[in-house]
Amino acid sequence: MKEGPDIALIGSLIGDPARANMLTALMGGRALTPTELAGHAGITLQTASSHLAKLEAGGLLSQRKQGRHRYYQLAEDEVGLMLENLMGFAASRGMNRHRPGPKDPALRKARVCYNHLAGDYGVRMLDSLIAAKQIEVAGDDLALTDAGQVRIEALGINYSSLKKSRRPICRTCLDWSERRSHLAGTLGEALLALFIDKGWAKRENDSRIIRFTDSGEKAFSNLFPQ
Amino acid sequence: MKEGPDIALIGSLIGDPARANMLTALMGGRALTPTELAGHAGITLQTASSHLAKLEAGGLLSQRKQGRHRYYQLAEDEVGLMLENLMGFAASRGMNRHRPGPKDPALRKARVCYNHLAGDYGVRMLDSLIAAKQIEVAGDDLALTDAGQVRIEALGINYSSLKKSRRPICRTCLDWSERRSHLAGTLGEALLALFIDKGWAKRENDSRIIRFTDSGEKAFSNLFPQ
DNA sequence: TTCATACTTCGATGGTAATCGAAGCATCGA
DNA sequence: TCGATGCTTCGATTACCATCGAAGTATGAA
Repeated sequence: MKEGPDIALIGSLIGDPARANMLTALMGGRALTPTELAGHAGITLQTASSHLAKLEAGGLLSQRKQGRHRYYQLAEDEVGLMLENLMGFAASRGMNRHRPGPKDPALRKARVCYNHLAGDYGVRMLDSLIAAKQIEVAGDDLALTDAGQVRIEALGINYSSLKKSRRPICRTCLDWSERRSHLAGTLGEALLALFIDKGWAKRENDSRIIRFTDSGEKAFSNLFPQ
Repeated sequence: MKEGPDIALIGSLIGDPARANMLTALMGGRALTPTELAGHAGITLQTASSHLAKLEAGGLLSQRKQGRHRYYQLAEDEVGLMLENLMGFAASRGMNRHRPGPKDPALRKARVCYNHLAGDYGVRMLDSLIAAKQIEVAGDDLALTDAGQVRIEALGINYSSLKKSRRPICRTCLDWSERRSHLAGTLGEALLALFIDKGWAKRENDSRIIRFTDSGEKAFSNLFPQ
């Protein structure tokens, strides 16, 4: 009939509340089992199973079997970015699943976005890297400079292993709480992993919140001055 | 139940094929009447009316009465950007409403995206402005430099009238055919209007395609060298 | 006033899809 | 081999909503 991409397909996948809840849960970056996801969505296992099959067929989720468990996760970085973008739009319209509670400030400060750091801290980190000319901006694309390469190696991140992946190293990702960009891509993922590895930050249970320790706060401020 | 924005609401609005078709038609930037939109969606006027009420209630569309006509259009720039983003995602997954036809090349070359220029020409224009340091990039934000301000005034665009609007002057918008950014915002709108005003380009009937005249092609290449 | 056009509202219908109980299949531990 | 756990498939039910005919409202033209 008409030319162009079909947005109705994706819309209908996201449009069901149960599926939307599962996708939001998976924005935490962890791979989850159908039983866990059913809990998040408030539905039975059977229903969840049928939803997950649809999301997988639609290319939004991927699956891997491990023993008698089945782990679902967002199929690609792009899916997470697309969802984050939708969340940003929804948030700007005041479409919230409930009124902001006490958890909210912590969520705005630092949280996981699929697999990298988001919230105030995520935005500050990217700003600082750009200010230090360790990351360069060109349109929507980001590029690691030579100085940046030296810098992350010094932090203990192996540059060549980042490069191996087909995914981009640096990438912008719009933040729904800050309405600014933060750093995604394999580097964004590696940096968050580093913070947690060093004991600077910790993921809160069953939540997207990231809590920095006192020493972690200091280290972060030193590494990424404002 | 959970914290965060509700994407299911928006998803369900976009998820209905009739509504998706109407939204896609409105991405052409023109305000359209319920009768016209019903035609685009292949439904009766009554059904279209109910869909339009829902889209308006959801904040995606706005409406203005003019005599016995009612004109619907995308409520804000942000709606167009969000839809364009979804289209980009859908296109990358090969979710198309039909196989690419003969119209496609022209659509990829130059088309309207809500109210500004998209496609190959749109991307080239932004790249050229950045290369000439007339637009500056900072994260996802764009800023007009002093040189850029002089430049657009020379083209006959009144800078202060652009500034009056609450909408941003420059803004990136992801292109689903090029997978790169082009220029949105009031300046993007003003530039497209300029091209059409000078007779360099013309909108094709009932389509998002923009056809450049021979002299328009030359003028465009001179203004925005690669 | 009268008729025509543009659109909305109401009401009834039908189809689709979300939901869950029950049964079936696979994996693991003993 | 047996039972337990995790998950899928099947089938039946239910609820929602897109759809359209018919009637109602508003604007404009004659």
